[in-house]
Amino acid sequence: MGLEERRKRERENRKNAILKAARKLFFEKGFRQVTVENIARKAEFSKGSIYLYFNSKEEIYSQILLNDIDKFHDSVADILQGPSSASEALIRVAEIYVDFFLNDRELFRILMNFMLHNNDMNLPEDINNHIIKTTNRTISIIEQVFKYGIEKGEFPPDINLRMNRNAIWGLLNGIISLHLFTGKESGRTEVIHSTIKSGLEIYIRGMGNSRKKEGGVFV
Amino acid sequence: MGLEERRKRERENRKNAILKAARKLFFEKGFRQVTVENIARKAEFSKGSIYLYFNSKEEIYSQILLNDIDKFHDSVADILQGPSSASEALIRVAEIYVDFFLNDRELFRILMNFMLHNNDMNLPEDINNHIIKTTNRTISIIEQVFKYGIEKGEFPPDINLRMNRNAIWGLLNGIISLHLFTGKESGRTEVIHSTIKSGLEIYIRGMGNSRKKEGGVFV
DNA sequence: TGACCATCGGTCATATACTGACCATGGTTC
DNA sequence: GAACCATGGTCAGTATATGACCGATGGTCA
Repeated sequence: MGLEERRKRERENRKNAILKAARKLFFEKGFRQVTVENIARKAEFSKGSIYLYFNSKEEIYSQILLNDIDKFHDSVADILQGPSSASEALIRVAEIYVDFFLNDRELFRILMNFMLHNNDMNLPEDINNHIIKTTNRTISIIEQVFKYGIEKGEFPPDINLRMNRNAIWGLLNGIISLHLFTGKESGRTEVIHSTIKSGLEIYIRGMGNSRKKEGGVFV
Repeated sequence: MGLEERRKRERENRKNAILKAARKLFFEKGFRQVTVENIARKAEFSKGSIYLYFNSKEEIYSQILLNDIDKFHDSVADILQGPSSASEALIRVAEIYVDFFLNDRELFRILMNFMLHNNDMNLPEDINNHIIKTTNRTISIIEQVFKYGIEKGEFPPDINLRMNRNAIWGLLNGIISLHLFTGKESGRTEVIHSTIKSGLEIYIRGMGNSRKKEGGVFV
């Protein structure tokens, strides 16, 4: 209720307004295509004012990334709250994962790029660490689903968690990449969802058979 | 969406925040008991800032009065939208009138004071005019209810509009004054409402009889 | 009554926030 | 490779916000 408090609150509001405007522009056109002047106009500020709240264009971008990554992690983490079966949980995680990145292609590009080039990108140190940490946490969520499946007797008890989770992780990223590559014409969400669903069902069925065959993704 | 526009909008917001804070304080404690510093703190501004938006404490008060008077007028004016009978309309106007001023005693005091001393108060010219204009409009609404009653055959056709409307106007103000005078102990809204309702019913009944008696409020 | 004090409306020098013209640089065109 | 353009970032000028201060007013007490 104080005075200092009000100014702090208003500063926060302005920062958020800038982030919101910038986010929309970045995810519409990509980092390079958006100018600081664009952001300023959309947020109804002058260019100079932007630099009162952020030190650089990169910093704006970084903060958006951090927010989005956290939001993503939260929505995936929710899945583990009482799923009915491991198969369903796996499919649900996959759907959320894909949906999220179809709505935030830029973030997906960044993350893929990050995975491919790791430290080549000139992101600040803390952003780097945050991406790594969050990615690991997300991967571990997939791993937990596998653990849960084993405990329930749904998946074979001797599957290799690390390999399986990586396979699924790769599968999802691959499908999204493919989607981005092939573009809009094949881009309806339902198509992707059903692709993923069938893909995962086949994969899960494969796990059941693999003990006899000694092949596939098992150690 | 422009830049000028944003600043204008924010200025308006701040002005409103100050008015809102001031209104609450004024109607809780009265004009004299509230300091500009009080208003500033409640609105989360410094005292100096208040004077960026208003020229004086009086001006703040004036603007609140104008707003309230308009609001009051609007709510009374709504009554005339399709009432079922003139008697009901009259009671309804009375109830709204009383309710309004029980929630805004300070405004009532101002208006009564204004009616009693007229130009003695040091309110700015435009406020003076506005009060006169709005009061006249409100009184004319009561007059319209009487007209409506005559047209519907509900009231005698030869009643003196001016005298009747003034009588009702006085009745209402008198009841409110009495209430303010006697204070909280007799202050429940229902009591006042029923007082008004009975009073008006008696009054209306009186109108019907007056032709024979040649007395009362008729010419 | 008059000296003293407290309170409060209003002012103003200072501090903070905002703006857009300007600068430096890196890419593009001819 | 020179002339040009686009754009990230800077900074001097302007607008807005702050609170210590001033003068007037009214209450208190000797």
